[in-house]
Amino acid sequence: MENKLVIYNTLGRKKELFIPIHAPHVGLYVCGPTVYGDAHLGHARPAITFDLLFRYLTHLGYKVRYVRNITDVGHLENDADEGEDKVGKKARVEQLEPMEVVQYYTNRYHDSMNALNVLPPSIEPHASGHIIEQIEFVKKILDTGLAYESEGSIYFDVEKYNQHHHYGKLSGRNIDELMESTRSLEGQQEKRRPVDFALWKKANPEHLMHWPSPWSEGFPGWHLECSAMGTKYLGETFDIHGGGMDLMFPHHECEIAQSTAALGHESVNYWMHNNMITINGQKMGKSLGNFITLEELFTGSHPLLQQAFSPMSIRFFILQAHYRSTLDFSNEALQASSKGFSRLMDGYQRLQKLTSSTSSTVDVANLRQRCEEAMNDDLNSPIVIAHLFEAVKAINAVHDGLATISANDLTELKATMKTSVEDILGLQTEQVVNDEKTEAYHKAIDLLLSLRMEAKAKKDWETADNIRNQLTALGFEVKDTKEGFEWKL
RNA sequence: GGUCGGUUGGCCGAGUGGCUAGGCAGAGGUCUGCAAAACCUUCCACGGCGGUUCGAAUCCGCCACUGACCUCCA
Repeated sequence: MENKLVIYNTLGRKKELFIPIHAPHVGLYVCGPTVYGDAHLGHARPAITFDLLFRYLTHLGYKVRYVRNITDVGHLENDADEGEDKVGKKARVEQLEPMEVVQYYTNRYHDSMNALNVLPPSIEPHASGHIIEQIEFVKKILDTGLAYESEGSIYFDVEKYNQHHHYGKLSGRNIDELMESTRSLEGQQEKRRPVDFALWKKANPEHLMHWPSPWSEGFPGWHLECSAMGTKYLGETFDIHGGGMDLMFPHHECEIAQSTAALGHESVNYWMHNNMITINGQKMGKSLGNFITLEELFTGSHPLLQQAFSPMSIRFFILQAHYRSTLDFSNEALQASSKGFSRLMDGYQRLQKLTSSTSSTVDVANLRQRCEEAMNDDLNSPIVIAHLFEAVKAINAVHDGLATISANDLTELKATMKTSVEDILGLQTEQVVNDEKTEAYHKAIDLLLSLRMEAKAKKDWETADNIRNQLTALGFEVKDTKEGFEWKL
């Protein structure tokens, strides 16, 4: 299978032609959420970025196995090796079983992803469900002598590893500098060096989640789950590993070290990292406390928000920026996206009703090609969207009778728009509910507006305006057209 | 302090050594009973200083500002 998809590989820091190991199969692993709190706007970025990749690879004809994990154990609160387990802490504070916390936030994460039209991954493994695999992984590393036991815990020997491999190749870190600058924290006497990281941690008595292992009753280190589960489901070598830029170091660097140590070779060909969403120029994140959850965005219930923003406008907002750029949040920016999204989708819907002529005065021939070229260039969704707006311009011109389109062009345009808008960008018209009640309600509004048309025909402007004004006050948008009227809520 | 990035018009945000990004907002116009929508036209730009070049916002250097990572973070 041939393709012209070029993606930016963090390893090497340049764009590379994407060549899968076993075409038409593609293995894709993305770091998923730690389920101890609601997903915020920042979580939407990798989800949508790699959903875009997943969709596009699928569009190109690849059979993609997309693994996105749920981190429900081993992710510690403060220092990577010393703090409290995030899920465990939440469970203790709320007096719940840890798995209740996990289930609750996993469900809510799924709800949010659903709303954003993020396709579910092929496999969504839980770290807690792969303790055995992780223990086996630790054993392999111990066998190579690149890890050591200390008081029931196992640590990765970074310095020893670095003698034959390059620890820091992904993030551009220099180990000597790391040795100097890594903070020495209390309770780290077990480690030989501060740069060493935990593969297995012996659990304190108050620790809620722990499993038996050859070394101690304990739990796996955070970096381990991705190595173990990636290997299990995608093989010793797979195509793409993705995640947020903030995970590059230490998380992904440690993954490379673990996999290289255990398997004897690197396991990932392409590393992809999405950039951060910022708010007032600063990263939106848990630690800064400046995050807005997706639910708050959907409902508008956050002091910083001037209004609610629909899931699709959030998706559109994210797709309007390239995934490797920072994206700055503001009400103004989101409102602009929201309006732009409406314009795009109005045009898309209008397209379905267009009638063709014998010839075209609009040029839509290259749209498909130009959209693919943009996607092939490291998933340049903003360019795709710019092309789609050009198409909307043409659609509107035809709609207004200022241009014509041939039957062939119309068919092609419809197909291209569907592919780009729905299949690749994953945008959909919102609130498509088709039950009897909705139908009745639509008919009722149509009836009201028909009465208004009659009043207009009699030049009874007072009645006509009255109906329109009252509907507008209720939040409807009423438009008169040549044929009659259009409305939407 | 170290590593890596960014600095584009009122806002968000692409891109390229010479040719319109796009969206939102603003201005004028067409259409309309009035609106709305749509369409047309239009304003506003590439941090500063040097250098390379016939030509640089795009390449190089210096400076300024700013961000991310170096501790959990998508």
